[in-house]
Amino acid sequence: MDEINEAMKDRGRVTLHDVARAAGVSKSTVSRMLDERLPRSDSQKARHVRRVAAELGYVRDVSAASLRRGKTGMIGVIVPRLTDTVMAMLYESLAKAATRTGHFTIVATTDDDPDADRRAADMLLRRGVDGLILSTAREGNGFTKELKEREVPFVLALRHNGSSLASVGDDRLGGYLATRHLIDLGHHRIGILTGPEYATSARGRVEGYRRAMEEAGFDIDPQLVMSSTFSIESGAEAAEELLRRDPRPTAIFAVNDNTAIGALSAIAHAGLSVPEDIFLVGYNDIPIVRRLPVPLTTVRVPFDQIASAALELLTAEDVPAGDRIRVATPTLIPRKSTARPATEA
Amino acid sequence: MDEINEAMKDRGRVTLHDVARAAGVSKSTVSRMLDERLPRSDSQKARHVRRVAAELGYVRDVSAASLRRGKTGMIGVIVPRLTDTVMAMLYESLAKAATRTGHFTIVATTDDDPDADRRAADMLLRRGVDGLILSTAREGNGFTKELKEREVPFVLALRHNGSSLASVGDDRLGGYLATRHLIDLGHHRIGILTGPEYATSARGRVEGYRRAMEEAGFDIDPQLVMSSTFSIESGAEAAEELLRRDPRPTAIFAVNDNTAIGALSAIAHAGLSVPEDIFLVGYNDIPIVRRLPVPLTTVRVPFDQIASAALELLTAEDVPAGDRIRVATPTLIPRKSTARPATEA
DNA sequence: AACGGTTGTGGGAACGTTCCCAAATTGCCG
DNA sequence: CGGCAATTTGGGAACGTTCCCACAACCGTT
Repeated sequence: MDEINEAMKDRGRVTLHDVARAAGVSKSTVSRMLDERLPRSDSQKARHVRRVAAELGYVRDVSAASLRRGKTGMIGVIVPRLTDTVMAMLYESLAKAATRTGHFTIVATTDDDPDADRRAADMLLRRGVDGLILSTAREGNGFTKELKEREVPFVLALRHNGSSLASVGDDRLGGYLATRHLIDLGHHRIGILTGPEYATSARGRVEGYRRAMEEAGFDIDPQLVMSSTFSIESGAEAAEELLRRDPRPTAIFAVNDNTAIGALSAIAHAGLSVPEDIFLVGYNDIPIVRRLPVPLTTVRVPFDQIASAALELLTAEDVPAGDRIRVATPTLIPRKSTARPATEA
Repeated sequence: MDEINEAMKDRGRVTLHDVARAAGVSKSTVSRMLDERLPRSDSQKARHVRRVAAELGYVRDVSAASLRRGKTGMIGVIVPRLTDTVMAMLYESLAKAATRTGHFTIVATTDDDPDADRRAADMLLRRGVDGLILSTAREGNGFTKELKEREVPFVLALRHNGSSLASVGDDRLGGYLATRHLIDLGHHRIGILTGPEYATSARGRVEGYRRAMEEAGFDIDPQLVMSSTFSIESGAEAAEELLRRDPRPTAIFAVNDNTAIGALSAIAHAGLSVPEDIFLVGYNDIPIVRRLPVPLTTVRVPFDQIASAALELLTAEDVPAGDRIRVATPTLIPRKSTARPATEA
């Protein structure tokens, strides 16, 4: 009777102590047997303890463990927004990669407000994250410096700032591949929607464009280089401008799929069509673009790989100076938006 | 010397105890003064303690607080994927709403694997969430029943199962509005891409469609009712089928924007165009659809409102029987995909 | 001035873990 | 088979908070 009440009153909460009693060992021993960080012992007793724990349905109380260990196993991710599919892809990859190392990611968004970076970081830090992965970092607003001073471990993802740990795609190569693809198809009047100046990713892609153009011996008409943000709106506006050039570009490289979708809209409004009148290339290969009425040629970025590398850097003891920026290789995915129109039979 | 070392060795961790000492009160008092759940006192002492805490840069250790309080203030959200913009919008709204009530959301994805529901819930529960918000629940796989048995507080979002707490949009109304809009524009041969059978949201929209058609006195041609999933692919396939009907529908209502985008692709492949040959309506108003070459008419869902209601339900002490399903009202957003082509001047 | 009633305070025991330490057990070698 | 090292074990003190409880201080009323 008493034992039943004893067992009932905690209503489902099985603690280390319960497991210890049931298994006939001390709670220290149970704690050790179930410690996932220690090399897993296969001794008689270890197996027994694990079985008892499983039978009782024991689950470690993370709050208690975190309190004692001084770490939570949580990693904070800061992105501008999740409704940007690129960021959603990055986050999903990070979440997956974190699971593999026994971590868990939590996310905060900043909505492009530069001050929100600090607020988001504070919020995540208050929640006890062991480190941060940032995809918002603008250069030169002192945010990363501040983090360094506070000794918060962090890694940049998809962009870098020259000094912090970072896991990025090879944007220069990607930009080169995209542009080279257009050049190989016979274009030389190639417009570019550059994306925002503050993002190293966008700048790298533009550099790739320049390199490809120079390599092919084409002058770059400054009128064909249109700055933009990463948004659809901005892509539409910038492309509209581009289409007013005379002569008009015969191809456009947008450094982001969203921008490309905006460009698509502007092209349609101008009464032109892709690929008949103009070729178009995007960047990132978000799921939607392969399913547009005219599937979009784009550059695929290995988000899984970038995520894994970011986590490795974050959890590594110390990183050799030469290995502070991990670079993953992108791939060109040719689709109909850069396909020579079939000649009618 | 000793005091300095004393202060240094904890390296930046300011505890309640430190604040108490600095303010000359007990840690119990400090704890009370800083307890955000209690009515905020404006006494002399309370202000003093708060100032001292702020000066010292005290931040509560959530692990310790959670351990003692028995709750973490975290709410788990389960969605199929964040790369589906609808889910990203829902999650962002939930995160925002949670912040307002001092909560914090963490998310897990299931990738449409029905078993992943359980795994995701377990993962979140192990992390100590106080409750769950589910957007994946298929009817009749016992998952919600299981949660109820385990006495886990949870609320469904965007779909319902008839018995659990739920916060949804008025899908029937939305479906009705979309269809009625097409009818008012003179259509009566209206095809529908129904979305998956297991989602009550999709079914509600189809019911709205039926009601509008019946109300207008039109027979529903079963050949024009095409089932699909919520994916772009599936929308393309289903729409392709729909376009083979004879006579062809003059308008299509896709119960999801992604499906509509797929339909757009199929329509283009068939050599037809929107809105000249066929009108098209989507659902959800994800950001991209207003910026497509032909902006898409769609039904806007008040995600913020749905999120707030979901959180209210989750945190409410007990919910009166009549209030277990909160329903938010959607709005039709007419755009060019259902605009009568301008007659040439 | 004495009294019940409110309000505010500090001491200290939890919460469930981890981890230090000392003690006990095992294994190994001569 | 004794003795020393290596391994395994359990006791118990943290980790930083909350919250119960007992007590003090203050209020307005009789």
